[in-house]
Amino acid sequence: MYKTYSRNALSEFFKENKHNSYTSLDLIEIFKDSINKATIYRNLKYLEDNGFIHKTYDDKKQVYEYMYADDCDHHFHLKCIKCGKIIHLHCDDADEFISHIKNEHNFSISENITTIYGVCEECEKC
Amino acid sequence: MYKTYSRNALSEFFKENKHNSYTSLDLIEIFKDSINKATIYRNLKYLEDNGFIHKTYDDKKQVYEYMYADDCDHHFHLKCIKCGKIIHLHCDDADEFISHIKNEHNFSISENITTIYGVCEECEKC
DNA sequence: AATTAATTTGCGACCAAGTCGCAATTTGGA
DNA sequence: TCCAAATTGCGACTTGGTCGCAAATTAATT
Repeated sequence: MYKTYSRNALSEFFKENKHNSYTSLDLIEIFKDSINKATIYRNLKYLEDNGFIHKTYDDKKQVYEYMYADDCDHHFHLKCIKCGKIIHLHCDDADEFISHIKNEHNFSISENITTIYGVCEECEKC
Repeated sequence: MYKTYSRNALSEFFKENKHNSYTSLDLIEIFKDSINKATIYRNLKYLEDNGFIHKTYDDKKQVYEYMYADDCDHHFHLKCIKCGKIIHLHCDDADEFISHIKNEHNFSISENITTIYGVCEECEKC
C-alpha cells in the first residue's frame, strides 16, 4: 500500500528481468546488502497477493517469477525443464483444448496457475 | 532393494489410498508410532526414485501421491484445486494438442510431470 | 540354522528456510 | 509539520528436512 524502497527495488528488479525467475534465496542474496530477509519474504507475499509477481515451479523447486499484471491470466505457460525458459502460449488450439476439457470432461482448467513442462526447441537439439 | 517393514508399510499405504495425496508431514504424523522421520524421508525418496510414487504439487504445496508404475507416463493429470481430486486424462484431443504444440510451437510437452489445475464438476456446483 | 556382508533403521544433533514480536523508522495525508 | 498507520530491521525462534553413526535387519551362502 505504501511505496517503499524495498518494494520498489524488488518490483523494478522483477520488471527488468521479466524473462527470468528467482527463488526466494536468490533474491535474499541479490539484495543482501540493502534489504532484510524478513522484508524480502514479506514483500514477495505482498507482490504476489497484488498480482505483480506470480509464484510458479521451476523443475520441482519453488521460484518466484515476474508476471505482468492482468496479462497472464488467460493463457498457458510452457516451461522448459532444461533451460528454464518460459513461453507464453497464445494459441487458439489451446483454447479449443480447454473448451473440449470443459465440455467433454467437465473440468474447468485454470490456465493462469497451470505450467506445462517440457523441452524447448533449442534444448531439444542438445 | 531390501524389503523392509517401513518400505512395505509406506508402499501399501499409498496403494490403499491411491486417490489421495499426502505431504511428507502427513506421512510422518500417520506413521509417528512406527517409523522414524528420517526413515520416512529416505523411503519417500526411494519410492519416488523407483517409480512407485510421484511427487506433485497440490495447490502450491508439495505432496507425495501414489502412482501406478508405468501407468501414468503418457497422460495429463487434471487436479482440482478445491477438493484435490486427480483425474487421469485419457483423451485423443489431448494428444492432438500435444502434437500441435510440438509441430507449431516446437515444444515437446512432458505429460508425465505436468499437472493441469482447475475445478472439477462437483466443486464447480458449490 | 548359523554366518556374514550389505542395506536399512533409529536416534539425536544439526542445518537452513521461513516466521514472529517488537521497537524504531518511514510513509502519506491532514 | 504532525500524526496515525504501515513498513522495516533485528534477533530469536520454529520447523521441515538432512546427516553421521552405531545397532538392527535383510538375504544370500554354506
